[in-house]
Amino acid sequence: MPTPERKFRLYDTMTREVKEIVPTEPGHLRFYSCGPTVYSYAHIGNFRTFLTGDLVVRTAQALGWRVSYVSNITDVGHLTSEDQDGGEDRMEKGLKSKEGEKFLNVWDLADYYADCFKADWHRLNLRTPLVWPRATQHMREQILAVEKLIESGNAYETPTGVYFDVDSFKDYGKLSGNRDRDNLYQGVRDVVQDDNKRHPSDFALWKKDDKHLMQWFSPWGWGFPGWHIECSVMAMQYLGETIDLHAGGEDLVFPHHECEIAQSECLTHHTFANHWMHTRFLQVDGEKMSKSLGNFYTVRDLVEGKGADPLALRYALISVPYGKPLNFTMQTLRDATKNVERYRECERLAREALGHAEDEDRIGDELDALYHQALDAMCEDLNTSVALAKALEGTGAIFREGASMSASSARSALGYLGKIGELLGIVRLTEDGEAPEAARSDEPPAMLVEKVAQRQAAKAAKEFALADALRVEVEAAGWEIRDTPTGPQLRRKVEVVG
RNA sequence: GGCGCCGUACCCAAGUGGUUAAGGGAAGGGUCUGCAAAACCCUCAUUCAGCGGUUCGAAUCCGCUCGGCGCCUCCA
Repeated sequence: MPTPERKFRLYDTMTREVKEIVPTEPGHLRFYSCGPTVYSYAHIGNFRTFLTGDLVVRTAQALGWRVSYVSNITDVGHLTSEDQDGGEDRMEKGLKSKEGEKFLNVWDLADYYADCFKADWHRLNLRTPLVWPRATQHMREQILAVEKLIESGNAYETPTGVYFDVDSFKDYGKLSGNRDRDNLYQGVRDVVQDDNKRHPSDFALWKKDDKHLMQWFSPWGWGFPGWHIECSVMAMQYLGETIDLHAGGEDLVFPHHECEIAQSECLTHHTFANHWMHTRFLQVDGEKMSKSLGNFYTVRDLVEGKGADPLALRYALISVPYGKPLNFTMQTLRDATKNVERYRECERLAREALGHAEDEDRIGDELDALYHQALDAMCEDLNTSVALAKALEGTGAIFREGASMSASSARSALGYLGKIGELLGIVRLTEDGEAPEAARSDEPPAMLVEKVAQRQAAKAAKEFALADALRVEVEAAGWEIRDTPTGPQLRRKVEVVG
C-alpha cells in the first residue's frame, strides 16, 4: 500500500502558528529536547514534556524519517538568581535534603538520579535518544563558547562572572514576546539586582565561585557555567549550527530558550532552531502540581506505590494534546488502565488465533485505514486524543472478529497492534515464545494456581458454591480468574488505588 | 504591569464556519457464561458558560460578562 504524502505539522512558538516541519536535510530530523536537572526523581509533569518529544520522534519515524534525537541531562546546579549568595543551588539542595543524605557528594547524587530518570524513561516506553549528553561532560566546549562570546563583544567579565550582554543581540525577546525588557521587572516577583551587570536582563554565562560543590577551572578562575550555555553547546555539537526542532516545557520559553537563542545565534550568525515547541504544564486535581499541595507524583510513586501500569500512565499522560493543559487525576489513570488492558486482551485473542485456518482476512483493510487515520492525527500537531480514539477503534474490529478469527485476520490484528505500539507506545507486543506481558512481570504463586485447579475440579463436579468460594479466595489475594474457551486464566487484578 | 490558555454530556475529551457534535470512562438495558470477568449489541448533549454581534449558515469569527488556569530568571 503506497504511503500517502503527509506533512508533519506542529505549532511553532516562534511564529505562533501551526506549521510544517521541514528538515534541513530531507527525511532527517535533527531534534533537541531539553531534559531534566537530576537533583531528584523526575515527576509526571516532567514526563509529559518528555513524552511530547517521544511522540515527535515516533511520528517522524512513522513517516519514514531518520531522527537524530538529543535530550540532555543537566547535572550542574545553577544559581540563576543573579546575586552573590542568596540563591540556592538545586543540586546542593538535593544533597542536603533527606533523600540526599545517602550520597557521598553531588556527583554521586547526579549519577543516581540520572539512572533513575533513564529507568523511568524506559518504563514509560520512551524511545532512547541518540545521546543523553550531560552538562558536566561538556565543560570544555562551554568554556570555549563563553570565550568566543567575549571575543565577539557579546559578553563581558565582572568580579562575579561572565555575563551575556543582552543589548548586543537585537532579537532578544523574539521567542517569548518579552521584548520590552524594562517591563519584565514590573512583575510581582522580587528581582535581585546585581550592580556588576550592565543591564538587569543580562544573564550569566559563567559564575565565579571557588566554594561551589561543583567547580571547574576556567580563564576566569574557579567556577561553573551558567544554566543556558550547556544546551546551546550540546545541541550544536551533536546536531549542527541549525537544528530543525527544539522542544521543552512551557516554562523554558523564557528565559531559558530565549537565552539559548541569543548565545547560539551570536556564536554562529545562523538561526539556532527552525521550529520551537513547548509542552503545557500538567495539573493534578485541577491545580498546579506541587509538593506543598500534596498532589506531587513521580513515576515511581504511581507505579510502585499505587500499582499503576506504566503503559497506562503513559496513556494517561498523552491522552490530551501537549498544547493544552492536562488535568491528571486518579480517574484519568483508571480510564487509561481500561484501555491499555483492552489492547492486551486483543493481543491474547489474536495470538490464540494464529493456529487457525488461513481463510480470508476480514479486518486488514479496516485496520490499515484506522492506523493511517491515527497517523494523520499525529501529523496534525500531535493530536493524541484523536490518534488514541482511532487506534482504539481498531480493537473493536479485532474483538468483533472474536476468538474464531482466521489466522490471516489474526496476523493483520497483530500487525496493527505492532504499528500502533510503534506510533503511540501504548502497546508492547510480546516477543515470539515469550510469555504474555501480564504474566511476564509476575508469575502467579503456586498456591493460587492450585486453587484454580481445585476450582476447575469443583466446577466439573458442579459444586458451584465451592468453586465460587475458591474464586473469592483468589481474588482476595489480588488475582482474578477468567474462564475462557481454552481454560481458566489467572491474571493479576489491575486496580489503581486512588 | 506583560505574555497566554481554557469553559462541550455524570467524568475525561475531539471538533475551531456548513452532512447525524469523535472517542474513552461511568451508568442503564440486552446477548454470551453454572456464576463472574472479558467481549459484543443498544441507550446516554436538538446542544457546546452567559449575553449581544457578524454571516445564507457559528460550539467554531468579533465584542462584552461570568468562571477557572498557566508563564514572566527555582521549575518540564
